[in-house]
Amino acid sequence: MKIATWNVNSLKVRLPQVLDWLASTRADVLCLQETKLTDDKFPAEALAQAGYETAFAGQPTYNGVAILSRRDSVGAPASVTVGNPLHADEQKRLISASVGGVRVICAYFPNGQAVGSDKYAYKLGWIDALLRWLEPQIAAGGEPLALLGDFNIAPEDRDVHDPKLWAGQVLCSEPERERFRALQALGLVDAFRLFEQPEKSYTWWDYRQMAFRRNMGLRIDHILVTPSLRERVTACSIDRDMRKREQPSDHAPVVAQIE
DNA sequence: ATGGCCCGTAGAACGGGA
Repeated sequence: MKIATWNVNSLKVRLPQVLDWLASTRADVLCLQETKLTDDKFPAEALAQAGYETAFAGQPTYNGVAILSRRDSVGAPASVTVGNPLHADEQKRLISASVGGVRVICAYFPNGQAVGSDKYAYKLGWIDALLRWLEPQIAAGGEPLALLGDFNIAPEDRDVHDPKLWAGQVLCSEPERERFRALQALGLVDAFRLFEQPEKSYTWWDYRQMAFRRNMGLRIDHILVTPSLRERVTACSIDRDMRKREQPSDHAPVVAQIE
């Protein structure tokens, strides 16, 4: 089973690329962030014609998440939930579903804007609530669980093109990294780091400054898995090809192969 | 030179992203 995450930065703009990507990768599960579409505008029909069932939660202009699952392999998303029951939140950043025997949690962590800002405080609080919600789910040790999405956290300096420039900045600050480690302390494992990877592997590059061509990026999109799933993960990689296209998202997909 | 780009909502610039 192939599971993936991709911040598409507007599904309206990126739908043709998403359809291309699904056709070429034949991914079984794809988690999307920043769809930026209200539910009435979600392209469920086009995706269904491409062989994918969908669960989605959107709002105007900002945020928006979705889980796509391949009908002929894993079937439709089941037991869909939106948001975190422990955290009232207007923003559509979290959707979960059971697919192919895995509890898939698709998350769009807040950006945080700048350390010390109101948005930064919201980000830390949002993650704390996520931790409180996930802890008993993981401790119960039931269905294998995968947390996929745009975490807006570069966990370590090796995930940053210029650690000195980014030191202490939002996405790299210690309180954010502490919370990433708190997720790991729950038993979640960074699938990407289970394998030998190229140095300077990133998932996001700014649209400005020719950042992609210069590989000035950050690794902020992640796939985390519980121990029982970890044993079944046979590969994990970043699909940089999508970032090379015309009119790309600023994020690249991350893909994990599960036995 | 500390900003450069892209997207949505506008129906012009601006907020937000990261």
